[in-house]
Amino acid sequence: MNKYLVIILGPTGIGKTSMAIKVAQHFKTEIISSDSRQIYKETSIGTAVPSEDELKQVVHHQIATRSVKDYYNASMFEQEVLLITADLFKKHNAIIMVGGSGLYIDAVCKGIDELPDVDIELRNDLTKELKEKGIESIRAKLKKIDPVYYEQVDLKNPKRILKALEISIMTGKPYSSQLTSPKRERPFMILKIGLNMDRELLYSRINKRVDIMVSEGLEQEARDLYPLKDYNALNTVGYKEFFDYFENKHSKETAIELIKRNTRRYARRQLTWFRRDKEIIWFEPDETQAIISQLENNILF
RNA sequence: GGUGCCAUAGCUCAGUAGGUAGAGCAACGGACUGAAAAUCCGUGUGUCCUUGGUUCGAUUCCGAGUGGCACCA
Repeated sequence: MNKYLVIILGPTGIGKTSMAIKVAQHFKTEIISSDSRQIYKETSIGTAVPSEDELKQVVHHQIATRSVKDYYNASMFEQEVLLITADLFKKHNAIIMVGGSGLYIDAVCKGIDELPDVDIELRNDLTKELKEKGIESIRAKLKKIDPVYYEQVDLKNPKRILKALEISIMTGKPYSSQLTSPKRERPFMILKIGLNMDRELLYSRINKRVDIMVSEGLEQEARDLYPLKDYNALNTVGYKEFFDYFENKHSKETAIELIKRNTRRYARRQLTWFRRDKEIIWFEPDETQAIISQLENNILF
């Protein structure tokens, strides 16, 4: 097998976009984004999608293909990327995938279990129950319908409980019995390149990037999207803080400070996720040549 | 130059009637299979400015030094 998916990953703000472009140009190939928010067409400033200019340099996939109003999830991402790669591998031996959404990356690399897409009405009902009767109520339901999962789930995390309940109710079978931890065979090899740097430097880059987003018009972008604020896709750093400002919950300055803080925390969570993946080969974001050499040594053309 | 006040966590500050210290924010660690930039769990990280003295024992009391602030010259 001589097809390679090269995944460039790392925390937000580290410089993945420009690295991916350099690597893609070197190998004369295309880029797939593995970013759960850049996939939405309305959120370009706040999610730091590549610039017009960058998009011209290399063909990008999975950017601005959906509306924030569309329901989307990691499984759909997996399916779409597999189709895209199948197509691209006809012309290329290596494809670059770049992005920081750990779950999406894992879905492409390892696959996830076949489960039905969520029934929005059911989700709304359960969410309403959670809101009105509290977490105890949905916990009790889960204990009855899937006692196995009840024992292992984080009982303080409503989303986990809701997910298991939704699937169990929809399929009539306990959620836990449908989790088989698949290790899907892929018709290509995977190479993971991680970018990381000194934490303080990363944070100052993040802070600066937020200021740049604001100067590029993030406030207006958020204002335009305010009517859609209840869509999950807008439960996103950079937007929710502005929405609170629009509702006079805090000042604009506070909103900007919170965006910086929440972006920093997001970067930290990304690093926690990636740290346990021992397949990742780590580099500093300025080690372009070392990365290209690493890939040339690994990829058999 | 004189007088007064202050010096404790990364920041703002509390506190210990002498028994090595805590809040908020920030930060750090972790979990995570279809909402994942989401959601959830956990953690004080400290020469209490330095140095003499008193004391069984000083971050705390006293002296000196250093730095900062205010006022007076």
